[in-house]
Parts: sequence; C-alpha cells; structure tokens
Amino acid sequence: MTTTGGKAARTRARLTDAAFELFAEQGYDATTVAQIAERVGVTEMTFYRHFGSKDAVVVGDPYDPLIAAAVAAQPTDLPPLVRAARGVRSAWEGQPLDDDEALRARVSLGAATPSLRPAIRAGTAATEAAIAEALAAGGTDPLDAAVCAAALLGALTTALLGWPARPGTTLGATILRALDLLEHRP
Amino acid sequence: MTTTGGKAARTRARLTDAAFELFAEQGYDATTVAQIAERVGVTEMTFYRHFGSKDAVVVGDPYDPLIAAAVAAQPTDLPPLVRAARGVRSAWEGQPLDDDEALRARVSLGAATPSLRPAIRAGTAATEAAIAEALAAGGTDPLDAAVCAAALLGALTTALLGWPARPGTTLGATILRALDLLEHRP
DNA sequence: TAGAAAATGTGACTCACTAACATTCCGGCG
DNA sequence: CGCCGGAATGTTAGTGAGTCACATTTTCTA
Repeated sequence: MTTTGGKAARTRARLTDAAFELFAEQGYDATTVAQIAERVGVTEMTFYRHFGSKDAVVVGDPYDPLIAAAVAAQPTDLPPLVRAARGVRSAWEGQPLDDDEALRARVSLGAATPSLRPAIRAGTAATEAAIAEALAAGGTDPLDAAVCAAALLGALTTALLGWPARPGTTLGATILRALDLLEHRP
Repeated sequence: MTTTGGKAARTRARLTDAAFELFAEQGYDATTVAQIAERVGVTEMTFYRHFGSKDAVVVGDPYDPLIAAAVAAQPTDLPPLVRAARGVRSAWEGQPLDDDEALRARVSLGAATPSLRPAIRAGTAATEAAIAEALAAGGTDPLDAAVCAAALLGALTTALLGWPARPGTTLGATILRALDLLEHRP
C-alpha cells in the first residue's frame, strides 16, 4: 500500500491525467468528457461523480478562506480598497503559494482557454464574498465592500492569468505587483 | 408601415418581450428557448439567429467603446488605476446612461440570476480590453494595464448589479461611488 | 410583376449534465 | 475461508443548449 489514498483517489488522479493529456493534444473545447472517461476505461458517469463538471478538472481547488481574516485584521481607518489589498498582501507574505510547474501548466491552460473563464471567476466567488464580508464587518457599507472585493479579485485573477506569459517571473512578484497597482503605487 | 424597422427587428422585439415575460413567470433557468420561440409562434432556429444564445436576450448591448477614448485622454503621469477611473468618470459625466424602468428590470434580472453572471462578465470583456489598451498606449506595462482594467470593470459591474437593490438611488450615483472607491476616497 | 435578397422553417445532430436503479469491487469480521 | 455491507462504478434514458445543411417563404426593389 505505497499508493496514496483509496481507489477513488486513484481514479480521480487518472482522470485528471487523461484530461490534461487530451487537452494538450486537442485543446480543451475539442475534448469531450466521453473521451476522457474512455481513456481511463471508465464511464462518463464516473467522471461526473468525481468532478461534477468538465471545468472542475482544471479549476479544482478553491481559494484561501484565511485571506478574509487577514483583511479583517487591517486597520479600519484605511480606505476600503487599501484595507483589502493590504490584507491580501499580508496573507500572501504569511503563506505564499509555491509556483511549481504543475500550477503553471494549469494556469496556462486557464489563460489560453476563454471558455474556461466563467469557471475561474466562479471559483473566486467564495473568496470575494468572504473579503466583502470582512470589509463590511469593519464598518464599510456593504455595497462599497462588494465593489472593492470585486476590484481586488478582478485584479488578482488577471494577474494570475497573465503570469505564465512572463517566463522568469515569480507568481509572488506578479501578485504583489497587482496589489501595488490597487494601492496606486506606480 | 408605421412600425420601426423591418420584419427582423419586429421579430426580435417580440422575442425579447416573450422572453422577459417567461423569465418573470418562471425564472430564467426554468425557461427554455423552445418556450420563448413557441410563444412568439416561431422556431428555436429563428431565436438563435437573432440572439446567438439564450444569455444574449438579457445581456444585449455591449458597453461603450468611447470610454477607452476618455481614458486615453487622462494625464499619463497618474497612477494607472486612477487614470482609468478618471477616464470612466469623465465619460460618464459626458454621456450618462438614463436609468429607466426597463434598464432597472434587466439589471435586476441579471443580479438575481447567478447563471447569467458569466454572460455579463463576457459582455464587459470588450470594454475591459479597450481600457487596457488605452492605458498601455500611455506607457503603462501591458500586464499592469490589464490588471487595472480588470479591477475597474469588476468594480463597475458589481456596482451596477448592486444598484437595483437600493431603491431611490440613481445609477449615476452608484457608478460614481464605485469610482471614488477605486481612487481611495472613503 | 418578376426576381434577388432577406427571413424563417425542417430535421437531424453533438455535447454537457442529471437521475433512478442495478451491479461490481473491496476490506473486515466471524 | 467465506460472507457481508458500503463504497465505487455501470446502465439506461432522458433534458436542454447550441449547430448545421438545406428547403421554403416573405419582403423589397428594379
């Protein structure tokens, strides 16, 4: 039993691998769920039980909910957008995402596939809501809070998707740069 | 021939009306394109020829491309996010959108229907790209420009969708408020 | 009023996604 | 060893959005 996890985890991993192979061979849109399932020797139904949607293979994990805590910890007398940006900055510095090749590949695919963007945005919705709530808890008007959170997530997502196109640049630098822009540092 | 436009325009208008009736009766998701077409006495095919997708009935018109010009007209020594925000502000002041009941109804539906959000975002993509390009033409790094444009559009879209929930508030005030937030005016 | 052009219809298809129900795999326990 | 229960997977049959090639009607113009 050297392999990690039970049978389900293994099937899930095989589906992920097959999916990325096919995406690389034919592109995301041209690949059908049936093809992915077939390559693994499994039914479409099994795919949907593991992922729920075709998007989910690529988008996968939701963003950090602990970002919200970092936002809430920022001084409430700052303008809300600055408060949010500083919160994310401190959260990142506390626990950065290591940018391995796998992540770069996934982000690259996401950036190169327009039909995937809705799913990407949807994946950030939870974080956006959490940040908005954290801002509102500090006395910011709820709509103002939502607007700032949306601006922040828009900036972060665009930075993330633009990162793979800049070889040699670290993800951290790209993210922090986006935060600088929100704080008007030119 | 007192009616405006040719037959196509009339069919399109009838499809829009029928669609919004059905959306009001049963909700957007529960309404099928076949139902819309049937109510007008027309085929699904005709619907798709007029709209291209179910989303398009609600999302409809693309945003102002002249916003980009206003952004480009702002002084280049401002931080890019400020430059973008001031550009939109000046564009709005030059030619505001009149907020009639029809617009409010459409925005309301969009705000209340999560499955519509992807289409809404997609509808702003052209404006976002135009603003990014205007910023980049002023010497801003292309990725920085894209990040700022995304933040701006994120803020504006959220403000727009949040507007109908505030009876008595004008759309203009809501938009200008969002721009204030991007410029750190609390 | 004929004839081109615009508008619409037909039928068949692909693909994502869902649901109810049946079946097989696998580890633990007597 | 052999049985048993739950997890994992299969089967079948759908719905609904969107596309395509081709036929037909309607509308406008010369």
